[in-house]
Amino acid sequence: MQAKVSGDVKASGQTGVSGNASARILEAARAIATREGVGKITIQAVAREARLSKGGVLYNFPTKQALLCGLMDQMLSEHRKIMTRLPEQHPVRTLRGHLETVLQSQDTCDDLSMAILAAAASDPRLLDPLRADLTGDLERILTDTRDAEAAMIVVLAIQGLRFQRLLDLPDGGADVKKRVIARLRTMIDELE
Amino acid sequence: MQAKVSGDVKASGQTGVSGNASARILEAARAIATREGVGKITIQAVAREARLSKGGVLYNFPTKQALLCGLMDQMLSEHRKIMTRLPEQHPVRTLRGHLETVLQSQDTCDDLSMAILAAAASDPRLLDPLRADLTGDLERILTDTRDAEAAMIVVLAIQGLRFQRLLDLPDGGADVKKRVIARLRTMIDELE
DNA sequence: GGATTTAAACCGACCGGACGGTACAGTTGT
DNA sequence: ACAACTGTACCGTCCGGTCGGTTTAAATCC
Repeated sequence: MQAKVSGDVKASGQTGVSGNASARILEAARAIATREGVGKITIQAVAREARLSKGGVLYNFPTKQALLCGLMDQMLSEHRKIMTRLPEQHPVRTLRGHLETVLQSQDTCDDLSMAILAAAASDPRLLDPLRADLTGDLERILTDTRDAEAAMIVVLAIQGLRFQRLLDLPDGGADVKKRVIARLRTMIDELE
Repeated sequence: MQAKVSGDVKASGQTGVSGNASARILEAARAIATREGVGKITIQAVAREARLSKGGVLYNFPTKQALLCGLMDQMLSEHRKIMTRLPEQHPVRTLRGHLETVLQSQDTCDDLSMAILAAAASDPRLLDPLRADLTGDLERILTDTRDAEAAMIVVLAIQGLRFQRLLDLPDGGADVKKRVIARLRTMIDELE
């Protein structure tokens, strides 16, 4: 009698399988979070935004935690999808993938990073899948290069870029930003 | 009949004036946020944590928004205090100040940055004072140096460091982190 | 091939509880 | 005594979650 999304914290990656309702619900949640703050994500509000009833939302995500978990899943799978789309043999491709992920999310203004805030606000343990992913990526990055400190600084700058965008913090203007991104790219290329 | 903290969004910087109750309340809020997530900051929970009654909390902060605003105020004033404590004539002292602020917050584990998350979760507009401060700092930093891109990357890395610490994301280990911080310091020094 | 069954998808009234906030009666320091 | 402060009972609202019912469409039966 229960539906396609497990709702468990250790759910697997596939969220958009049915293509319609779940995806629309998650999109609605992100829209609300971006517009009014992650604290305003309520089941009723999400239902209204997705043109669904409260029951409809709870059918697809049996609990609110399941919904937030789905949000995190969606973000991580989107992240992985962008990563695998890159040229396979690039030396520090993991690092470049992170940068592209952030840039794409800032181009489309479709802010998946909002999931991080929502998760952190409701239950820090929801960040565990993200931590696991990031640990693996970081390990790969730090062994891919000999200048681990420079690589780490690039990683940190990329994360800073993500949160700066997410919280709408000042970025020094469009031209500076553009040149910073270019510089980050050359820094990545120089890392071997 | 109303008390010492205005609770208005544009409240001034001084939060710890009475030295006891307000500060203890804010500390309690931060403790809860760090332990259970910013979503768990409720007036009752804060009162319990601060060994106070709910009325006592609401006496010091007439609304919850005032409390969150106080949290943000405390963070910003702490930030400014650290900044002014630095050697006045350092060329890029604003940048160095930002780094030291983050490092201090990570040493004392007394995580003022939690205020950012709490504010973003409840009402994005609460971040406005932070945005104002940051805009000024950024302007100063970018005019202090000729290599604006490098300076910006350092700023981003510092912000990344803050959120990495805040969300307990992987940091590559203590030794890497230590070397990264050293490298950031030399990068700042080389900025003129 | 029309009637019946089954199950997925969804609806919306409802419940218990927690939340933010108010009112007011203490209590304490001076 | 008086102001500063604290404790607590309480109110209206909203939230997460349950549950019985409705729709839709495919499967099954005869």
